Amino acid sequence: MWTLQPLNFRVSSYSHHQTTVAFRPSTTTSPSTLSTTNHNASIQSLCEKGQLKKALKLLSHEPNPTQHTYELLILSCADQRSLSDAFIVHRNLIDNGFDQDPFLATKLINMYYELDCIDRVRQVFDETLKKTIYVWNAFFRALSLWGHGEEVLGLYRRMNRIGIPSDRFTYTYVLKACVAAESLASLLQKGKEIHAHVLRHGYESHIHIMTTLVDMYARFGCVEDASSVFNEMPVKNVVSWSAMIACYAKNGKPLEALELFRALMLENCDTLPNSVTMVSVLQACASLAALEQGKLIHGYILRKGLDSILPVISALVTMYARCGDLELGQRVFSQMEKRDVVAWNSMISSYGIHGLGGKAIEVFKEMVSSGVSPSPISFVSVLGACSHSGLIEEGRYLFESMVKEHGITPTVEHYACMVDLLGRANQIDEAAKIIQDMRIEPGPKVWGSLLGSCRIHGNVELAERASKRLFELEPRNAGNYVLLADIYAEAEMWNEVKRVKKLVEARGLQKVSGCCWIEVERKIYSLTSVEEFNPQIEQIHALLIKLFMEMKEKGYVPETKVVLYDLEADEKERIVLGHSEKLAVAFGLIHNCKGETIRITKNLRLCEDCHSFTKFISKFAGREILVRDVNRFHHFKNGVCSCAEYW
DNA sequence: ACAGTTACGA
Repeated sequence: MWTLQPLNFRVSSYSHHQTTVAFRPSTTTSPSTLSTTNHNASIQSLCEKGQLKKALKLLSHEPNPTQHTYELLILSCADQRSLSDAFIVHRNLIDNGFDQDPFLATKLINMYYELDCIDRVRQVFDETLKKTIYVWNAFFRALSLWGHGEEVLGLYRRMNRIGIPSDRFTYTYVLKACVAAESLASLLQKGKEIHAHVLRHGYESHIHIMTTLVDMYARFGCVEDASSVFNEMPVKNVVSWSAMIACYAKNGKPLEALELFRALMLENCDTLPNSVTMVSVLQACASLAALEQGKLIHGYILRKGLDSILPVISALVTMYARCGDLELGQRVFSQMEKRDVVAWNSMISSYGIHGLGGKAIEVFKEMVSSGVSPSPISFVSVLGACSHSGLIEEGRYLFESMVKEHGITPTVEHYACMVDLLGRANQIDEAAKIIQDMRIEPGPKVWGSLLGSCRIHGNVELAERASKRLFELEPRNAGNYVLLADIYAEAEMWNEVKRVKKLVEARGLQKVSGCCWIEVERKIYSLTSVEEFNPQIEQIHALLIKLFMEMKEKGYVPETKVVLYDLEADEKERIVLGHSEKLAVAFGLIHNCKGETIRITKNLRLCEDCHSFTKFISKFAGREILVRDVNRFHHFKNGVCSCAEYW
């Protein structure tokens, strides 16, 4: 293994000289004394052909390598991803007196960034005395992309203090740094400040900087700010459009994303969507479960020849699966010639959300045997699949192999999967033990998983412990309070229910109300329990009441424990009958009379009563019903659900 | 010479 050696022993300082005098190494030989062997041209052409090893061999025989030779060698090392060769080139460059060349320092920083060698990036930056703006920018780029945003902002302040002017590149990296901060503290304010600097320096129509701003606001979830920057851009290109579409798609505004995509198509100018654009558009279709819309987009992708681009294919697989058509996703996946880890992961998680844990594990194994190494996300996907299918032993085994065979250190996400897996299977004590033994701080996801399990198994005592931590970690997440209130209600602890409700009120939180979507003839309809706008609401209610009566006679028992009020039984029945998924089922029955599968999407987890109601109806009405809740799919057929009660 | 947008999970 290579160890980090000190390169030289000069004290580092931040130079503010902005001179552009070309650098000359101290030991240059004049042209007349050049040795007879000059390999520079050969080394350069070997680098360009990717024959790095041969180039290095020649380098050892070349007494006077030039700056350009080193430049190409450095690029080649990054290209070949060879850290050991990088060290050889770097050493050689120092020995030949180029260690203070700011041009090569810039190249070295970029190379070491590519090679993931953070110590060397710092070392080169620190030891280069004449820090040109290029050197600063390269360092900022590496740190920002590595997520050390705060350090960049600190250095930026220092730069301003010693009077080094920023250029357009500096601004893009510093803006990126605002969202790349390691601490949880939001640097939105800082970002807005820099936004002001940018405007003050007359960059308001600079397409790169403005696009970076759109992206920055998008990542902070400030959709309004992003769109106002976008709208004020005098010139836009595909990248700016893509950034804005991605902003909508990622911030729970899929309809707006599709709308903007339509606007882009209608612009009819020379800006055409590219593969990056299409990925975000597919994401929007996936979150809406807009299958028909997604198929149209797929057609467009085929026509534009974007169907061989890996990210696009992965997004297609996910889109089909999340729209409920697993078979189409499978077909797209099976036709892939080359698969990267992301493509495999999308297929694994597709099986997972459809409750086919066995298939997910199979595909996972196929991936490994085809020579693709699993990523941390592969394990999140496959462990999630195990959890959805109740494959406890398999999940345990995979978790262990992740650490021992694949050398992946578990993250909070992995622990959350394990807690979920064990918790659902009513091995709550073991789940709690996992949390106890964690070597990292269990985040909200982990406590959330535990609380969810307590909900399923009615464990009040542990729920109180989990929620106590959860309320500290994310005091403004209303969902957690609702979960705890659910658990109290189920245990008929009405005073505690009231206490939690008061807490929610006191903190001014709004609980997310249930909402369902259903696509009828390529249009998407939304239904909520406080439905007032649907003109057919009376017809829906009438149908529900009719079904309710008939099903009760056949043995359906309403599950009213989910109601958070201490009311009479019939009153509770009335409330659960109004749940949005039941309205959506009835809406589907009314509109989709050809006997096709009814597809519904829900924004929250399915409640117990709706689950058993839909099971009943699938048999009673002889219809297949597919419901996607926040976590997974439920495929109701002939009185049975594909989730086998794991959800 | 250094730049902006994208996929897989919760």
